[in-house]
Amino acid sequence: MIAEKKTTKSLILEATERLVAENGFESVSLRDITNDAQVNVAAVNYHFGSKEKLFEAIQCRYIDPVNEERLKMLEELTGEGRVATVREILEAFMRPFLTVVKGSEMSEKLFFKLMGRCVMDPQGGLPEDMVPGMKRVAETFTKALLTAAPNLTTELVLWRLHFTFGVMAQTLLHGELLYSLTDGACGDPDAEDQFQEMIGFCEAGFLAEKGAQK
Amino acid sequence: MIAEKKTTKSLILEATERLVAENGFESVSLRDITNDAQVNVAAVNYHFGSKEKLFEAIQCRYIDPVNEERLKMLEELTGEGRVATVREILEAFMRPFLTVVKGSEMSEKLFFKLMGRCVMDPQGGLPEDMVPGMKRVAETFTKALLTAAPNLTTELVLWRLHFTFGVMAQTLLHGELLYSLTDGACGDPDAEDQFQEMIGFCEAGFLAEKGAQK
DNA sequence: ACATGATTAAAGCACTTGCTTGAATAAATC
DNA sequence: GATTTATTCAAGCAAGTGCTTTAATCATGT
Repeated sequence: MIAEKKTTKSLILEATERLVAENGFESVSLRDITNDAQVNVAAVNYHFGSKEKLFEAIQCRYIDPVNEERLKMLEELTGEGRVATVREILEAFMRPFLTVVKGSEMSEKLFFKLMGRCVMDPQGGLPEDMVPGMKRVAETFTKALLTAAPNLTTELVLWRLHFTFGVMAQTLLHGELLYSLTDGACGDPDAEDQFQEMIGFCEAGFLAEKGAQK
Repeated sequence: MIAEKKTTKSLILEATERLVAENGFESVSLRDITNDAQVNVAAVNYHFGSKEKLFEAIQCRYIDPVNEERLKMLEELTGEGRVATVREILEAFMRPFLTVVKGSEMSEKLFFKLMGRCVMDPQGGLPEDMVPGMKRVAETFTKALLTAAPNLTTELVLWRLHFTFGVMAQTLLHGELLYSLTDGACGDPDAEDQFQEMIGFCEAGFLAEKGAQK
């Protein structure tokens, strides 16, 4: 569990998560946060040091667990000489979003949006102390994918992982946009369905030949 | 050609494009713009009415031509009963970014970032008068893709188009991030190569069976 | 040369920004 | 109960925000 008691600090974190998920990092002010959390303005600087550090805390709070879960799932797939499929590896890459949100108190919709913000608008780049973790994930998954699809080159895997990131971020952030843009014609699949579609799409992309001429 | 004379109005537009591409809509202030453009603050409100309308102008300035070019390319592919492949349709969807940037004075890198911003952080949603155009593109391409891949359902095509958007936005916006995160291991392919990889990835995703179980 | 409308410029307005201050309060330690 | 220590509060500061106002400048046609 991540949030238990309604301390001032946790009130600030929760309000920030809500506001950032809905409006993005750049549009949320200290007053927005402290009003929403029913807390004094000075409390943010007292507990977090600065607005920027508060935002870094927000970014680490769920992404770190997601990355841990990713590595754990991957280890279970590939440890002790086991061989994993591309699909299984992609699942290890994406499913942690679903499992971590279950352990939090946030609604799925809000959590996904917040994660999308972290991936797409990381306030002034990724927080410095998240970079090693992200690199580790990228490297470990790249290696696993290269083993699972030995016909691919490292560069190709990196690019396709990058594309996969895009699919994920878009789905996390803008699930609603598609709904409104198509007047609901896209249906209203639940998170697990969307998740399977995402994986299916990216799996096929990964298994394609280079350049994939028709 | 889009920009010819160094009028105050065009200076403002160019400075705004540069700053927004680099920093995102939310972080750019009127003073940032007018300092960079070497014009008076009041000029923005005189020529555009408000900051918001300036941003709308920025968003329309290249996306409208991109959407026109998309429809034109698609029409050439599917007009008069011709039958197009999924790959050709996806190319009609994406290549306009490459052709429109060639006709502008902006560098590729800046243009792609700006387009990424427009897609990912559209300042307070899409400008109202762009929505019909976007809907038209979505509908036309959905229809074409359904014809090219008759085994897919409308919902599936919409979702996969959505995923394709994500791949595109991520590549436009964060090409550099991948480079730095992998210490250059992703190589440094030119725009056309990246473009072919993007299309290959999305084509394979589109051609996958629903859910794409291994 | 003059008048007309379009454009630019300097100053400022009301408001918001992140952050700090110094006093008041609550909690913990002795 | 007294004394630290941790936390909360109201107030305010300097800088920045979008935008307006009023006067000056420019280009134009007569």
